Amino acid sequence: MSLKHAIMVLLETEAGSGYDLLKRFKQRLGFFWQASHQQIYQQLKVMHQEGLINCQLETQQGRPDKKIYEMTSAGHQELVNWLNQACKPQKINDSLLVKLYGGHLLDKTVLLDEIRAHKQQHEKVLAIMLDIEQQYGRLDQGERNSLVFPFLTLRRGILAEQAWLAWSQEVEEFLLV
Amino acid sequence: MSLKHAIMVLLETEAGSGYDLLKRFKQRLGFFWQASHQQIYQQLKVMHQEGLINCQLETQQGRPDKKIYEMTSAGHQELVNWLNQACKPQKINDSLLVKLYGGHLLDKTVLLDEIRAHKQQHEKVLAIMLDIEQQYGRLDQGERNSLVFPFLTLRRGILAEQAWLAWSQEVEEFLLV
DNA sequence: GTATTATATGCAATAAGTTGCATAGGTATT
DNA sequence: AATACCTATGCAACTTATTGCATATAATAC
Repeated sequence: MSLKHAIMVLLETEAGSGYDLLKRFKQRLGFFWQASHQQIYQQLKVMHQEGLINCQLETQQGRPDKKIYEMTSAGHQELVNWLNQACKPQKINDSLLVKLYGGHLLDKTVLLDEIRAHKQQHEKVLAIMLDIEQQYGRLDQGERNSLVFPFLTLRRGILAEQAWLAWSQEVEEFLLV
Repeated sequence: MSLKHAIMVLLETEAGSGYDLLKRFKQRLGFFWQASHQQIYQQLKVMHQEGLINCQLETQQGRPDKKIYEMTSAGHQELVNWLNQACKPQKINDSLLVKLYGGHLLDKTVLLDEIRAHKQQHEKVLAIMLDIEQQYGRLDQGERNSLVFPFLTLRRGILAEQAWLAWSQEVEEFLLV
């Protein structure tokens, strides 16, 4: 299981609460790792029991109290071990392609709508990514250096979105003939 | 859940056993839908109970008996309903990118090895796909027409693999500097 | 001869993920 | 004044997927 390790990658640089992690997931790993709040809170509980992370209660006024989690050395060790192991190939389960595979059972216009919605979604995400890439370009050398790895993952996102768009285009053209 | 629907897409054109379906998954949907034999057998059992498919026992000599499943009209209806509904966005959980995000915690050579293995894997898959594309090109018009939808999914595979390769190249070059 | 792959199905236990519900004050918008 | 979103956490039930085991014959490769 790697949700555990994804959490640790995010906790490693800075301690935080479940809610913080939820936001970090959305902002930083959201393009290639998705986790719901229930999943995160459950995992944090388990990881705490396993001694991978520590927990301190932070009481707040006017807001709900926080549980701030931070890595333990055991957690750090486990993370480094995981990072050093080859990761197994990504599991892909893409229902759009299953649907398209059975496209002969469907009205062409329905398919076309679906493909167009799909294309729009990817255009939107690509625009966001390109914007982040621009921001990265405007940083000074030192900042860029500290963000190279996140930047490389962003590049993956951009190339992946562009590939989706190119394909959507092909399919759309085919469906219009 | 869509394993159910993926199975129905494969059963719709031709009845078959769990074992047949396992092979069809590997050959036809394997690039974008992965399912283990346990998953398939369990689902078939459930789908049979739900009346989406019928089952006939085929006794064999020298080989284990088969259970041949075929779509019922209820199953067909359910499949068409599903196909007509917009599918929810694909969930991506890619541990390689999580690892790369935390790349500062790792030795560069370890990362480089991982990226190279990743690249090789995608080169291999791309070669297979390009080969299938060639075969498709050599078919006559009628056959090509009956396979356009599978062909479009193959195109997706090809573009996706090429995107992975372009990215791997970028990352490799970066790691070598 | 031996080892592997292919054929064919399945159970049981565990792990992981989803869905729905629940709480509760603060801030911002209309 | 009402609505919606943000902060912050969690339980419980359910569904889905994984891992490990189990069986048994035939064909093919080395």
